[in-house]
Amino acid sequence: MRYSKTHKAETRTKLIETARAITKKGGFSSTGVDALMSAIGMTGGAFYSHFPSKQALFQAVIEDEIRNSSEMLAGEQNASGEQLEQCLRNYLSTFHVLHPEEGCVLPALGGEIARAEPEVRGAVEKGLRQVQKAWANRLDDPDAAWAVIAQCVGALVLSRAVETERTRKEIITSTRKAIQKSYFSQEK
Amino acid sequence: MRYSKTHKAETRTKLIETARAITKKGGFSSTGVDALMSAIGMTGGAFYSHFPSKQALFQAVIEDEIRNSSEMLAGEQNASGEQLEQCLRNYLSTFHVLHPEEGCVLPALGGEIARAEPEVRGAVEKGLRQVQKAWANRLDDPDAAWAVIAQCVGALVLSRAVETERTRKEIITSTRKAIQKSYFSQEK
DNA sequence: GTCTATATCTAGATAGAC
DNA sequence: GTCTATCTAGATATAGAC
Repeated sequence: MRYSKTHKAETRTKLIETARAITKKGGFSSTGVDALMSAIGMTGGAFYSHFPSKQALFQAVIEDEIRNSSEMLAGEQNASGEQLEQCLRNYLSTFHVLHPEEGCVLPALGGEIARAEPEVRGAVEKGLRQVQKAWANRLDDPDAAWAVIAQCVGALVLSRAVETERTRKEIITSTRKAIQKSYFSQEK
Repeated sequence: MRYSKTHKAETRTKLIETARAITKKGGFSSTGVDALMSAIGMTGGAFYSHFPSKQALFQAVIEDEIRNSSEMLAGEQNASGEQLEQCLRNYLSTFHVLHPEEGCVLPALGGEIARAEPEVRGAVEKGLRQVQKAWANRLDDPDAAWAVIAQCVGALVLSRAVETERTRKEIITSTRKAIQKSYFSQEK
């Protein structure tokens, strides 16, 4: 055979990996198949050996994103809550605001997920529930867990939606402080 | 003249008004000019008598959205904080989650705003600052004001990104409770 | 499995008639 | 100011050569 046994799987993986970054930065619907394929050094026609449609890629991208994020955010939490605080500092950072391609999928593609197929939202729901459950244990409060997740996602959306560097920073800094005050200071 | 003096202004207003609802529901970039014009009973060609480009419409839509929302959310706040609580109940409601076309522009088009021209984000920033300032007065805490705005926007994004009605409701209810507990219960 | 070439469709935008 | 017709460009997706 002209191509190795693992070649197809490798190409598929590389495509998804690259598409994750590109579409978080530029939007999914506004990015063409040709652009995605040429980013991995191939032409548009080859795409359909890997996915039956562009929409199928969207599902694969979101599932990969969610798997990745929820493992990172829900996994390996110790009882001290220190790792959760570190998580929040990373999430609510200027770097994250300025680099959607490396960051969480929800602030970047939340709008497109809302309009996607049920399977896509099912995957998102499953991942979110994992994170919420883990954080509920750390915070000892199921409501607070959802609220903190909402704050994180919302702060990123807001911070990216404003123009000046000053306001960008103000939003994430204030949100970080407010979470600290409400959930990490005196008690617990 | 074949058309009244106010005709053009009326058409423009109707176009923006309709585009606001349609694009919050279906996304801006994924909605065509023809669809927007036929929604007000006209054909695509007439669009360019009102806007030089589709992008110019986006700016007008966002500016209108922001003007509308920030007046509603920042204006007419009395000192008791009761109106703010009513605002939050409306924002964090199942109705709002299920009807993006009538709701806040940020959860719906936040991703597209992040990729838009600086003027668009400038308008968003100005409106957000108005709301933040008003809420900071009510809450007596500038950080808390940003945090509450972030929670509201984030909760809507999350709630619309999941599949089951149960989780949708859980997210907004938990967020509402957490805000109540952190900012409206004992003190103040 | 990937390429080139292409079919098909849709989108944004323009020209000229009314 | 709005219409129809059209240009142009870009998109998704397919066919056949290698």
